[in-house]
Amino acid sequence: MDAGMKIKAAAIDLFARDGYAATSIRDLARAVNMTNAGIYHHVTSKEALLADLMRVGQLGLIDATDRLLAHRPAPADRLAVLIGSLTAIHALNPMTTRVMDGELRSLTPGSSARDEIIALRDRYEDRWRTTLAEGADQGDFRIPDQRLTRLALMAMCTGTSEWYRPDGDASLERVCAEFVAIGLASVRSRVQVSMRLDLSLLPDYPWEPHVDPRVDPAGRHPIR
Amino acid sequence: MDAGMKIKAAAIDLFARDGYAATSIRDLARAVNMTNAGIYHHVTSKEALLADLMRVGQLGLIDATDRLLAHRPAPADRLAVLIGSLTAIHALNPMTTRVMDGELRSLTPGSSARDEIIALRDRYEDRWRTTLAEGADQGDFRIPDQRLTRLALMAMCTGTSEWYRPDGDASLERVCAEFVAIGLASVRSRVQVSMRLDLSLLPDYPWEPHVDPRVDPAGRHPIR
DNA sequence: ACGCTACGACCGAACGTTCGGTAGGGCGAA
DNA sequence: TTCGCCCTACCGAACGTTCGGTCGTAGCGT
Repeated sequence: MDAGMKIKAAAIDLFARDGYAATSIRDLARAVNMTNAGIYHHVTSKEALLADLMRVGQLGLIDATDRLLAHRPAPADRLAVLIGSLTAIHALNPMTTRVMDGELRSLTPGSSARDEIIALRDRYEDRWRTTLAEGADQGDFRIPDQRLTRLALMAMCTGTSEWYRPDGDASLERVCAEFVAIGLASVRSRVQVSMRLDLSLLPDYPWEPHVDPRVDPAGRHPIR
Repeated sequence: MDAGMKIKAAAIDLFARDGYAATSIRDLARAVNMTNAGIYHHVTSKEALLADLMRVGQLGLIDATDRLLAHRPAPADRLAVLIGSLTAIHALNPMTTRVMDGELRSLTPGSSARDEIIALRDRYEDRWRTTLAEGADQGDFRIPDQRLTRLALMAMCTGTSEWYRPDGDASLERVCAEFVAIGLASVRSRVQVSMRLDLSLLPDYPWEPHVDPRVDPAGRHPIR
């Protein structure tokens, strides 16, 4: 693996566990066997590194979502895809998604990088907004408050990155199916949906550590 | 208000917005019109201040939950109370709950303070564990995976602190009722429940800023 | 009413350490 | 010889924390 990617992999790991502010360039350097100065050959600044990770992360999420939504006109179908894919992405990429979801505040307010990431986040959430609105307009959903429903369902999906374990008692397919059922119930969907999620269409974050998060040789692991 | 409480109020505000690691003692001092040295007359250390806030927060959550659960033997009733109260507490105390939910990693690993907070968190979650288990044992619930269900429902409730606004389009009562319905549906409860939540039994965090979080005179506000 | 003492509250200045970032050089491969 | 890569050495600033000292005020014996 080239050095730039090794740095990104270590950065995602440290940012997700300890937080961006609590991670120093020297911590990052130690994790990839370099000195702090060596890092700056591959990275323009600490904040640019974070912004890069978040930008690629959001773009991957948007692209994958659009691929999965293609040729699915029915709102119930679309909502099922949104719930299932967001859940699966958070389950399979817990480190990347924790940084994406939780470190927006670490980008300096007013900077172009922050504005860009916020715009990407809003672009993604538009898929949810329009899907819920179309489902309500066409009479497929009955939703008292669309904002409430959207944020509650998204919180349920994104929370997955905090507790899902690949060798836990529930398979990813069952988690996604369960969440889709909950989501369709909470919008009082007339239609029922059986979802087949093509995992190969999900984004691939090359820096995401594909190991059991519970087994951490350094003894540093997420709380739960 | 006495100085110690003013410091705690400013600390909750800053920790919730910027994160513990990104908040300096000097930031905190500026917020209460003191010098950094003056803070240490009221506080033994930055980390002890965080631990104090989290301990009182967790104790208040546990006490309020036990008060609300008293004399409610039926699992469906108990689950409704757990969902409604956790949601309401997060909606009404967004700053305190964000710190409680998100800053555990800022307590140094192995310290007695961290172990204490983790024990309190586990004590609270036991109310959920036993409720789901009893509901399943008595045949009131049908739950394929209790851990999954518990963590998903708790994520939905705690997520409320990230988006709820007191003057939004949905009243707190409706949010809670909606979440209770979702929760009962996701455990396939045989019984239906109409919940009346006594808000006066919820914990009172004296440092929680009781202002509209969207209107921030300093221009610094949560992302959403 | 007075002076003396005690104490809580707070400040200015400094401690040692760590922060993000930079300058310049060494070294191996092409 | 050049270039990519990474090093040692270092910078100014900010960090959490401590220390000595200064206020204002409450209590109290006289």
